[in-house]
Amino acid sequence: MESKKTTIIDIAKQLNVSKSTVSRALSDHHSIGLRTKMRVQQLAKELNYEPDQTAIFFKQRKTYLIGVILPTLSNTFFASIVSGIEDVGYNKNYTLLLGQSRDEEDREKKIVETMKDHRVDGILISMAKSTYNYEHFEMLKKNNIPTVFFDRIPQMQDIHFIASKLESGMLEAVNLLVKRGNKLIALINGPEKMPACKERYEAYIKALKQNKIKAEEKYVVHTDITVEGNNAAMKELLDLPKRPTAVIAFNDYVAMDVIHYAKRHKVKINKDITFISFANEAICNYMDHPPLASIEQFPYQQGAKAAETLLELLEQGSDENQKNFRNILLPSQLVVKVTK
Amino acid sequence: MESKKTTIIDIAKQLNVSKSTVSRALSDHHSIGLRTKMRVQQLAKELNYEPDQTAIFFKQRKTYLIGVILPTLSNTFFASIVSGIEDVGYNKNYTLLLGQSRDEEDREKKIVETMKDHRVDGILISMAKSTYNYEHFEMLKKNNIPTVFFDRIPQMQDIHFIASKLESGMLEAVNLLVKRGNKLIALINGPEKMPACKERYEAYIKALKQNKIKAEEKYVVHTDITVEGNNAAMKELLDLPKRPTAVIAFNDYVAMDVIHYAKRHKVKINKDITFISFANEAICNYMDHPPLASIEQFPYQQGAKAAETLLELLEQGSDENQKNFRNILLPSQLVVKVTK
DNA sequence: CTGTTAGCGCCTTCAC
DNA sequence: GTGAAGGCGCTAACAG
Repeated sequence: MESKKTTIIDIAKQLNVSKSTVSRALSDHHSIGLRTKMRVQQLAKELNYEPDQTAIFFKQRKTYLIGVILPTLSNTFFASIVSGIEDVGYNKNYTLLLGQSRDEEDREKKIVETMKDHRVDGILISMAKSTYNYEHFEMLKKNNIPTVFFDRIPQMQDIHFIASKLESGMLEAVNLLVKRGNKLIALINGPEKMPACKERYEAYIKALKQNKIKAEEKYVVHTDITVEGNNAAMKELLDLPKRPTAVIAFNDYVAMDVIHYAKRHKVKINKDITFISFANEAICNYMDHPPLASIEQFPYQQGAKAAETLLELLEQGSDENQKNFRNILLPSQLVVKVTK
Repeated sequence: MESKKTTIIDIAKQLNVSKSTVSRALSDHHSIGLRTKMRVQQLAKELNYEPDQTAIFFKQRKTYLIGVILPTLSNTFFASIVSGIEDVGYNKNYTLLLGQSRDEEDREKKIVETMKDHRVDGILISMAKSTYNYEHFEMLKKNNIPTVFFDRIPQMQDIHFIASKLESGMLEAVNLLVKRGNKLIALINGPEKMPACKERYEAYIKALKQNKIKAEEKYVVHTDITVEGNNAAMKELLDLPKRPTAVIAFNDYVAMDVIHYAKRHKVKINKDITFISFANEAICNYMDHPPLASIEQFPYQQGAKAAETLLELLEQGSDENQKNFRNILLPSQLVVKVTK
C-alpha cells in the first residue's frame, strides 16, 4: 500500500534529472529530448504519478470551480438549470460547487462567502426570494469575481444576467384565453418584491390591453409560493362576487395547488375556470387536470446560456468583467397541454 | 480599485513584523501579545485582508470539499438526498462538488476522476444504473479517498454504504394489499442488475410467502425505468390471461407512468388494480389517482446519514477508512396516500 | 512573545 | 536540451 503520492521530485530523483525537466517532459514541452521525455513519462506511469491539481490551481490562481447558488433543487426547474450549467462546464473541465439558499438571505450570504473562500473562478446565482439586501452581491463585484445571475435577478445596475422573457409567453397565454371566450382573467402572482413578479404583472396588463380588456385590481392576487399561500390566493378569487373564468398562475407548482384547491371546491377545471401557468414542468403531464397550457421557460437552455456567458467572462481579461454587461432575455413559449 | 489582494506579507511589512506573527495573530494564537494581535487584526481589516483558502487547503492537504455523484437531480428523491448532505456539511464548513452521471458509466468515471483531481476530502456516490465495471471505485479505495455509497450500491466487498431497508416497507405493502383482498400481486421491478432490484424481488417473495401466497414468475416484470419501458411492463401485465389485482411498482415515477398507461386502457385505478410504489414523492399528492400507498425511503435522512458517516471517516485517521466498514440500512415505511 | 526557516507541489524565468 | 533557483500564500517546527 502506497503511503504517499508520488510527485515530480520522486521521479526526478529516480531518474537523476531535475524536477523542471520532469515537469516539462510531463507537459510535452518541445525543448525536451525525446529520450528523457519517454523515460519520464514511462516512470510516471509506473509510479502512478498524478499531478496535484490543488498545487496547480494554487499556482495558476485558477480552480476550475464554478459556484452555483440557487433557492432549491426540489424545484425541477432549477434542477434542469443545473444540468444545463453542468453540461457546458463539463466540456471545459469546470466542476460545480453547489449551494442551496433555501430562499433564505442569510444562507445565501454564507454560501457566497464560502464560494469566495474556495476561490471559485466564477459564480452563477439565482436569488433567494427573501433577499432584499444586496451587499453580498456588491462584495462579489468589488472582489472582481465574475458573476452571472439567472432567473431570479436582483434589481441592480451593471450586472450580467440571463432570464426568460415572459412577455411573449404571457401574451400568447392571454390571446389563447380570449380566443376561448374568457374575459375575466385573473393572475395569481408571486411575492410582490420579486422582479419576476413585477414582470409577470406588467406583461399581464399589457396583454390584457392588447386584447382590449380592462384590468381590474381585484383579479390580481399574490401568493408567497407556499401551499397555504397558494390556497389562500385561490380562495380569494373564488370568493369574488364574480369569479374569474381563467387564472394565470405564477408557476406550475402554484397551479397544481390551486387546481387541487379549486377541485375540492367543486370547480370544473378548464371548464368553469381555465388555468394556465409558467414553467411547463413535466409532472403536469401526470395530472388528470393539468393546466390548459403552460409557458415553457427552457430552464436547461437558460442554465447553459448562463454558463456560456460566465465562461466567456472568464476567458477575457478580468478587468473586462465590469464592462459590457450581458443582459440576456431568452424567449418563452406557450405550450398547450390539453389538446381536446 | 484594488489591483491585488492583500496577503499576510503586506501586513507584515507595514507593521514591521514577520509574516509568522501575522499568521498567528490572525488565527488568535495564544502566544501573541495582545497589542500586536490588535494591530495586526486592525490593519487586516483596513486592508480588507482575506486569507487565500486555496493556499491553506494546499498546505493542509485538505479542501473541505465533498464530492457528490448521483444519476440525476431531476428525480426529487436525489434532490432531497443532496439537501440532507448539504445540511450536514454546512455546519462543518464542507461544500459540495456536484456531478450527475446521467446514469452513464463513462460520465460517472470521468466525474470520479475530476473529483479526485480536485482533491475532495471524500466522496458520496449513488451509482449509475448502467455501471457494471467498478474500477473507478477500486481506484478510490487504492487512493485512500474516503467513499460512502448511498441508495444505489455496487456489489463490492468492503465498502461503506447507506441505503434504505426495503424489506419492512415491502412487507407492510403486501400485508395491506392482502388485507384488502388481493391475491394476484404483481411486481414491476427495475433493471435486473441493480442490487436495489434484487432486494425488492427478495422482499416481495418473502412477503408473499409470509402471506401464504405462492409467487408466480409471470407476475414479476421489469422496466428500464424509461417511459417506454414502464409502459411495456404494464402492457405485459395487462396482457396476462389473468390480470393482477394489485401492482407494486419500482418507484413513484414508474407508478405514475403505469397508472397513466393503465387508465388509458380503461383500468379503474385502485379498484380494478391497486397500485403501491416506492419513494413517496410529493408530486403524487397532486395526482387524481395516486398509488394507494407508497413506501417512504426518507431520502433527506439518508443523505444526512451518508454525510455524517463520511465526516466520521474524515475525522478518524486515514488508515481507518479501510476498516470497520459501515453498512447502514435505514428503515422504510409504508405511507397510505388514499385514505377513503 | 516573536522571528527564522523550511517547505507544500508545481511552474517558469534565467542561465548554462 | 537541461538545471538551478525563485515563488505562489500560508503554516509550523525550531530558535531565540
